[in-house]
Amino acid sequence: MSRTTIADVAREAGVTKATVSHALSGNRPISEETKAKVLAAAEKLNWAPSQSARALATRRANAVAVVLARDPEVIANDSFFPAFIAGVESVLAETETALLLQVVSGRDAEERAYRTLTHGRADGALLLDLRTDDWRVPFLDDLGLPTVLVGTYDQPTGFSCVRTDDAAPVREIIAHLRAAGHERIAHVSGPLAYVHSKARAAAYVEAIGGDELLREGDFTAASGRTRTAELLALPERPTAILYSNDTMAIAGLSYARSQGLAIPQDLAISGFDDDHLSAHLSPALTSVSSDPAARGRAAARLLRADILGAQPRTEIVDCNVVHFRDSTS
Amino acid sequence: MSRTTIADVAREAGVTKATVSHALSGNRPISEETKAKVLAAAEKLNWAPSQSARALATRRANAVAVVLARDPEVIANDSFFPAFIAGVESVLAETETALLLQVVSGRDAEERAYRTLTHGRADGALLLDLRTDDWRVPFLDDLGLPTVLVGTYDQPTGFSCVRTDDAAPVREIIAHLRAAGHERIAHVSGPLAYVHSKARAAAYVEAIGGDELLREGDFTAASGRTRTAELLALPERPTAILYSNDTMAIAGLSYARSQGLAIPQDLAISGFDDDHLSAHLSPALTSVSSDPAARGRAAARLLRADILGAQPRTEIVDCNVVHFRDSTS
DNA sequence: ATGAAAGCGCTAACAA
DNA sequence: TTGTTAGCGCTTTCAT
Repeated sequence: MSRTTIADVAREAGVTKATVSHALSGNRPISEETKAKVLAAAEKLNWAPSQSARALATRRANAVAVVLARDPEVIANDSFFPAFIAGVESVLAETETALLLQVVSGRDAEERAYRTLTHGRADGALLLDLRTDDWRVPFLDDLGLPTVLVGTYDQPTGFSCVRTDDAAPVREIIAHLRAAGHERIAHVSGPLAYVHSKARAAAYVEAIGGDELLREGDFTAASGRTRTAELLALPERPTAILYSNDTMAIAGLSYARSQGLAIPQDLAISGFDDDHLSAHLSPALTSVSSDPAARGRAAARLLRADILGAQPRTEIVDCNVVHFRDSTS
Repeated sequence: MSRTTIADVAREAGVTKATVSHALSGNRPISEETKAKVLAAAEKLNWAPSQSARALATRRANAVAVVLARDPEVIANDSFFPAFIAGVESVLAETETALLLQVVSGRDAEERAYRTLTHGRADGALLLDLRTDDWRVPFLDDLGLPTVLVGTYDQPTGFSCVRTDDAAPVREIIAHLRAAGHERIAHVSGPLAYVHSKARAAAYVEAIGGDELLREGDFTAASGRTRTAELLALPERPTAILYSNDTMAIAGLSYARSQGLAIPQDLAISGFDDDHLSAHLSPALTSVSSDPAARGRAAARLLRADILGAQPRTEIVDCNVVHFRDSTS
């Protein structure tokens, strides 16, 4: 690898290591002439600074981490994550910051992961899949690791936060369904331990005025099917179901059809997250897109600012758009 | 953060830094007694070795990288990637190796990314989305960065490789369709620059004996729709279409229906990669699952071995399974 | 505007 | 089995 070091470049350019360092970082005035010499030498020797040496000297890893504590199945089900990461990356790339990804299972593993990160691996972290009373929030606060919360967190924290309004699209869909004459509207939520699931469910309950037709799913197709079956077995079955993700919605749609119901005539269905396939189904699925890449970009920018010592801020990325498609009309 | 260093722990335990280091790494015999003292001191001071200092001293970053050169849209479309990463992680976690993710666009950016990685950021890389005559293969060879190729590469290289047999499932689907009486079977491929797309297309051409009904798509829904429209407009339209991913298959299915065709009676359709939604569509989509997590695990293991200096090996992970569902029967 | 030298926190010879 | 001593390759005071 990089067998050539800054010393080689310094020698080649006829200057000292300090000059080479500053010529590249711009941390102090350098004459155009020597700067050119240094750059030429670096180019000639094909040299680039060693990230690990730099990290040690500056006490900065130039890397941030995303720790994912999810079941493998849920990871594969998720259309949010890849696009989110792409957004994060696009911002990190500007400052040559690396993205560390860690998939862990179990609280112990997750704690260990954060501990290791803190010790010279990463300068900050992005926290996804927030839960109510999430232990990670105080834990990371304790560690002193700059962190950005992605998702609406319901308690005061000293962390920066990227929020979206999960309630608005729920209200919008319900209003739409009501206008179309629906009176028994059900909701299959995600795990209520997640703040975003909870926020959507709460918006539903408030709009409907009750939770009689609320069922808790877990974002998997299996739960979409089961909860739908329960709802359809009710004496007075719902005429519309609003799901908290597309996977459950499609599983539900599929089940309803198997029971002889026509979509949307007998049962209107809407999803959430707007999976890339949803617009192409028959009927096309009504869903809510949320521009995960934009949220990724916002989160990365906030984290960068935090690392540089800025005051924590909450940024609202309001990019939820309801796409009304055939499954609700 | 880690304001406490190995020196503090050494003092606390009444030994030297070297002893502390070895007590943790096990790199030389340590008496149980001192080892216990060291561990206790480390625990008490809540100390863990700094990864950046360690990286500098050992010339090993304890990290491997995945560089993704893809359009954002294709990333979001892809059901392979998240599961693959989860598999990679499960193996890396065993050795506390971090995963660096880099999403780049453009060859320049990708070259820069690899250069930076080589300079103390990562010990190795996983190469995805291989293309025929991929410039990255000789480039990485040049850089001397241990690399594992994920996907069937068609040229001899000095790199380890995780292969799958893309041809077998194609043959199996075609045989199945023929047995059901289909004679005009079409194929909508992915970009033929990708080795896996090409391998599938080649298997198709060989089984069919011609490429009259072969169309090149790009894995997006839009291309699935367009290519399908072309095929259905043919004087003698195909009675079955085999797509190289599920996104295109579903877009095609949707289009065919809009033209009044019944699936599978008028047109049989099969996909590839078995998106998590595919089994839940109506009709359920015939597709090929490929256990991305298993491939991720294999790739990570090979890379680890490479980094430790093992001979490059090619491992065949044969996990392609065709799921025949309603869309083909 | 540049040079000299002291670390950053760890590992790894080399000794004992 | 343990201690001593150099580095790893960079950044960053402090001088000049």
